[in-house]
Amino acid sequence: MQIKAPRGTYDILPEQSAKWQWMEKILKQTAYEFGYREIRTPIFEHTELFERGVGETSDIVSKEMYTFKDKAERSITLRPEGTASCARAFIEHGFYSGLLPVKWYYSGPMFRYDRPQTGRFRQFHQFGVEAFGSDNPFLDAEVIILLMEIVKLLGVKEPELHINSVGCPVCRPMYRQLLIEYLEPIKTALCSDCQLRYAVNPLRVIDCKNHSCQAAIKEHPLLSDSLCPDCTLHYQKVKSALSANGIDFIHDDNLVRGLDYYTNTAFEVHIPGLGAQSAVGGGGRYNGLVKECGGPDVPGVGFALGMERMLLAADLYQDQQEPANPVDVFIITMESRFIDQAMQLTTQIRRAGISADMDYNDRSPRAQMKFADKIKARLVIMIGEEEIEKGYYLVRDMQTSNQYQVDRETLTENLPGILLKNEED
RNA sequence: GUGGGUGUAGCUCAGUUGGCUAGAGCACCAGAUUGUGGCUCUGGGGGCCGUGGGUUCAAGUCCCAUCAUCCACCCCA
Repeated sequence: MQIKAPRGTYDILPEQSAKWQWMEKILKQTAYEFGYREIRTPIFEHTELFERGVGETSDIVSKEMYTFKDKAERSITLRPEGTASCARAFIEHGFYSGLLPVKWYYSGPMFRYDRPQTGRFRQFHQFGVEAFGSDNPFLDAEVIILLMEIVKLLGVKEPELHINSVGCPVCRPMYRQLLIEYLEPIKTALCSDCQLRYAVNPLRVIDCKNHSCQAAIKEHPLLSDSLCPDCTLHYQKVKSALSANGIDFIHDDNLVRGLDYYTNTAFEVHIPGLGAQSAVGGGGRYNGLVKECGGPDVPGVGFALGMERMLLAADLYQDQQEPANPVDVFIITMESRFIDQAMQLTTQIRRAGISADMDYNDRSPRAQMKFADKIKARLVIMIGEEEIEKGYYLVRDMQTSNQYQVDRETLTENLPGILLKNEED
């Protein structure tokens, strides 16, 4: 049987990679402008990092990780997300005793053993930022503004920003208790998943998409009514900072992050029309994470965005110009015995910083022309007996079909000018 | 993990109630055009019909299994 890419993985072919490069450039440049610098962490880590950093009760850890034993029997896991690795690196290199906050961005493949679907893969790519070492609500706002700026620059017209506050270790347990008391009498009306959630992580019952559950809990107590004064103030400052910077948002009581080290701000960006997996990016504040991973009690905030989903979203608003990647110059030989000169000329042009290619399949001049046309070469240079003898090469502009005899000695230095003229046409 | 749809050429797909050597368009290669692309015409190469079993005189077509893929649930990015 033919070997195919494993389930949930795929190839990004050259035709597509131009689009990826376009997106990656915007991502990195925008994060850079916001003061974030790149960090590259390993693609696999000790399994324990994710168990502690993501949370053992989460779906990610309990059923979606690519975990294996290495040859020395260490339990290794292909990273399912990027935040835990950043927290680990932050602690490992002692950044907590240096200049704070530290602001990092990362980009790369993540792995989750999920069932593939529109916008969902087993190897997928995330871009994310993390800011460690400040509890200032304006930093929450900065992270959100950065995400929204990126979404806008990628051409997505109507993103929906949902935000909420999930409280802190002071007020959330109180709310949790309130919720348990509310759910207890009606728990038999909940779906089987929610009955499990009720026992393990009752906050997650709130964002169940099941209609009967939503109906059953319609009157549930709201987290926003139970926030302590500090958390209320923090949330208000985030919201007013967003408004002051022209960011629209929807307060969403049902947006929750159940784990203990998530605190205060939680947010998600949805793109209507993306299919079931409409969340293109999400994040929040995680003041308990660094401590959970074995470091000091340092706050943090960040987001991650799904690059595949982001490209899907950008495709919905296709006023982006398709990035073409033609070759500048194609060298043709009129007889195959001139291939030696063709290669030397190609090398010379490439060394001048101009993209150039030639025929390696011993094609007829006509077939070489066809080839040059198909790869959208802008100029063709022809080498034949007459050219060799008389010391010039024939340069053909493929758009206008004009041909020039250009002296062999000055050809390379004249090419940029000819290409520029070609661009103007 | 659960449910539904789909698997025929590199790609998009046709293929009748089971019946001759499995087709089209696009793409690729060559020629028409002996030193010149796009248009046109002619020819050519390409198929374990996803895989394995079964029913039948006969299976691309029917049945079962399996794998892959798509969509949804779940969850998340």
